[in-house]
Amino acid sequence: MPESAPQRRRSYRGQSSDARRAERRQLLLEAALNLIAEQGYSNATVRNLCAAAGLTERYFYESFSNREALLGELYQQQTEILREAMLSAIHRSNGGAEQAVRAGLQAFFETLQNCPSLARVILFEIFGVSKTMDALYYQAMEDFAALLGELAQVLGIARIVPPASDAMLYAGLVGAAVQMARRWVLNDYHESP
Amino acid sequence: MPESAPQRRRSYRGQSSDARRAERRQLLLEAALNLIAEQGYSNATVRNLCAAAGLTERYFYESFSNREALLGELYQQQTEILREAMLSAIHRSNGGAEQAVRAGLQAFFETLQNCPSLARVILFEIFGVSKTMDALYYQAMEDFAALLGELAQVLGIARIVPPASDAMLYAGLVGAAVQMARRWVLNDYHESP
DNA sequence: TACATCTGACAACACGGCATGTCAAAATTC
DNA sequence: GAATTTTGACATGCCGTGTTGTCAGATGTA
Repeated sequence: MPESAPQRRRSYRGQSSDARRAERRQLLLEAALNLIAEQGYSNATVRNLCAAAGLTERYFYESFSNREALLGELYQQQTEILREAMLSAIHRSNGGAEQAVRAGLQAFFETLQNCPSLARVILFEIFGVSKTMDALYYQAMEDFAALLGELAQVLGIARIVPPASDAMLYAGLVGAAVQMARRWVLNDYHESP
Repeated sequence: MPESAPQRRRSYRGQSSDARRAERRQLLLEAALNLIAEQGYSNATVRNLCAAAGLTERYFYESFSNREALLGELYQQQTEILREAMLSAIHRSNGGAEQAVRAGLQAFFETLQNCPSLARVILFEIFGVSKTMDALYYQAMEDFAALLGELAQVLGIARIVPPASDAMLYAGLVGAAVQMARRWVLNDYHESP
């Protein structure tokens, strides 16, 4: 019964074991963001990812159970950044409803412009990776649409149409914004909306 | 120099060589449409495609140089069907500008509803396959937006905003329609727009 | 110094895909 | 009937990927 594994964690380079793990994880996420943005998802293999992060393949499976898990985490991380930027801008705007919407949209486009890698991953590279990732994308679209709905309610924008089709309307608005953003990015950020 | 290949084409089952080739090609395209719609693009391997078409792999490369060529052709074929349906509906409508737009949109959604496979391929399965396919998709979006622009001009809808951002506006409209269509399909065609 | 853990480079394995090649049997023409 | 093309089933080569394993050496602790 050689089950005597003591498992004592040791500190290396002045950092605890957990800190090193977390650092490696973060390195992988950043490498994924840049690699996918520059070379597309198909080139973001486990080997390339680890090479870009300056790590070994073994460390990949230390932090993520598989390649999809990494991309999923990356996508949700980047989506959250965008959402936060928009929410923050909306809260900062202290005008009426129109001002709030304008502030949110401006934050949306500004973030995409300031973080081109974020834009590429969120707007382009996420598709067709797998059923799971696609589901994540459509969920994010729904979330943004729901956000829009809440916003409209809070701002007291009266709606005449029945609420059932409201969700469809908001989905359409989100789709419009996304498509315009895609066009904008593809045209090298000419002609801002 | 055994270059004496006579290359005489022979008729089989009452059909000429070219006719058989064309039929096999069509079989492959139809198989691809159904297979991709049902099992997704990733499952549409050359083997599965040929099996679904009831053909051998050798015949695949007789009609298409590779797998991507098949999908490209399929996408353009299906896009053309949708575009034709919309144009035809618009031409049939003999009312004003609003009536024309309504007719076009109705044809858009009706076609998607009547041809679920077309909808799946065009709206969902096309993404992330390759750079080439993505380019095809964005080109198609541009084409639809341009169509919208022409339509607006022909119908004499006066625009106040400068024409430079018109393209962006139309892109946004197309994006909205597409996103609404996606939502519609995902929700099993409830609540028509 | 002695020992345990951590690290990184790389090998090994299994799997699946694309693309091409082989070959006997069926169908057709002469 | 004989020759030849067409067909279909299958095999093969090659490559890339995900994932796990090996192992010597670096870096820490006692």
